[in-house]
Amino acid sequence: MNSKRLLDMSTIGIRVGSASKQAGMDQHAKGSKGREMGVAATADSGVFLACKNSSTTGAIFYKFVLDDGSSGEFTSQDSILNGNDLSSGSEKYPQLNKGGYGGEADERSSGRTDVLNLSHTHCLVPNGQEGDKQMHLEATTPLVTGSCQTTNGHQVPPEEKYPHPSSYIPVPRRRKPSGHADKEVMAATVLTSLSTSPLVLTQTASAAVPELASKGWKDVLSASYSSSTSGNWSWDASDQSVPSTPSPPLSNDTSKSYLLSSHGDYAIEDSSESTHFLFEDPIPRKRKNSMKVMFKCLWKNCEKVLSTSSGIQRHIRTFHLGRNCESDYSDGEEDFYYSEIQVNMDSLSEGLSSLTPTSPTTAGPPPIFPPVSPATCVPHSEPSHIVLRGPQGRTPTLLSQSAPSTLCHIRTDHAYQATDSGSIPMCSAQADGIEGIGNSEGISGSWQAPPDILKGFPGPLTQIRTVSFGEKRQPAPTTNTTIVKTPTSTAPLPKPALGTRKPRGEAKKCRKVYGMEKRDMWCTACRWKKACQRFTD
DNA sequence: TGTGCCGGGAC
DNA sequence: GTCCCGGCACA
Repeated sequence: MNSKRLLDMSTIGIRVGSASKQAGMDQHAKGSKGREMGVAATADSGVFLACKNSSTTGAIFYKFVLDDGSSGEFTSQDSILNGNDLSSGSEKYPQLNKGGYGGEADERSSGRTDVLNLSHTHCLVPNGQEGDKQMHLEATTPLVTGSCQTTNGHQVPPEEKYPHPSSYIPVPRRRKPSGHADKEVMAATVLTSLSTSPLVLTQTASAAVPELASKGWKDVLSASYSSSTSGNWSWDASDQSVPSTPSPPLSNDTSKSYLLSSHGDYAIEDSSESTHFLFEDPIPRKRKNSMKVMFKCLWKNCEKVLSTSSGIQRHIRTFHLGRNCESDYSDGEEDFYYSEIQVNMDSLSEGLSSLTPTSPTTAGPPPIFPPVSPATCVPHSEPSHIVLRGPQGRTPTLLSQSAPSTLCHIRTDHAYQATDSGSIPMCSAQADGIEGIGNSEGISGSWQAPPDILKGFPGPLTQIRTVSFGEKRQPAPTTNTTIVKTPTSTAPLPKPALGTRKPRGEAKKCRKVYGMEKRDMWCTACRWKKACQRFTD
């Protein structure tokens, strides 16, 4: 009972422990006006329940089927609420406010309909079956009551019938419930267990949530997120509170285990989705302390940067010393031809992510930044730099063939540079052979860092910008040819790069065109002292 | 010195 | 996100 959540659902079927029926029902029935949907309990076995709200009557209808096959249904207007004080639930049962269930939700919910005006149907069917994962019911849809046949023989009026699969709960019927009290207990218990079911939460969140209720649900769900140890949290990624403490995908959480064991393929699929979510976070988050030591080749006209010392040594041996790259023999000479540099991987990733259609922070192998062949645009003295070598350092990969166009194509996405078409050469020197960062030694990942970037330290490598051919750029420093291994600790931080600045455009800008007196006529960028968007070069 | 605009702060 | 401005580099 440590996690009580309001759930965004109008129809739910689930098994709950019979042991908790009575308690759950008490809580539900006595203290939950407007909160009928969320009573906590453990999910063991015993009853399936479907609950729906009626948009026409405002009543909540519950249908349940016991393990023994008996079934029944009731509404919030009769059986479930009869004889109960519905207005003081939270006072009577303060525990209902724990875990963001009662209090917080109640503050947002002015009434029952806030919580229950839901429209999507969810029906979990254990034993590997699933009636209908997500069925959508319009708010105006007549009440769904499943078979509509209660154990009391009460036939739901035809207008309330709805032959929806979600109401189908395949449990054998063998025993009748003792009465309304039992029903209420079961219903509350079911709702309780639902609040702890990650699967339900997942389905709830991923389904088409009615606007009225989604916000409240999200809030409550996110508030109680930390109390759950597993689950597939795939709803709105903008909810920043959710990913803060992501749960391990392979938790031993009992409810998860239950779901995994009882839902078969669906559970597996769900698990994979969870993994997908956790490891393919659509929103790349900043990593802390992400400085990475890179190794830069100091050979003249070669500014290759590799992520590993062995890689740079191999590079030097292979391309500069003319030795067999596969040979591990080293006399230490190559140590003089490279230096260590520190690279802010965050900024580098950000910069490069804008150059590639898919974010490098996504899951999968370490990011390999495709090289851009300088030969495709400008002559280059060392075409070998453009080859993305395989683990053996020899075989060019497909990336090396397809990357250049990609890299050049998306280079226009920067906000203030988007309109600056004149400064978007298809291959600038910055694209000079980025071959990979952060990859292991298995792949001889390397990237030819743009001189601007390397000169542009100490700052993070966010200066991956468009540079036009006509831009004045700092000539390659002759110190690069110095055969000196520069320790990182003693290497003086170079001044911010000169020439990284965007070249001043030839066209008149808003200031010149309109003058200071007509500043309101300037483009926004000019007003903000940004690169003019109106008069681009 | 005027201008363009980057980087960063305030909101 | 918008809005503003300090400060730098360039003409």
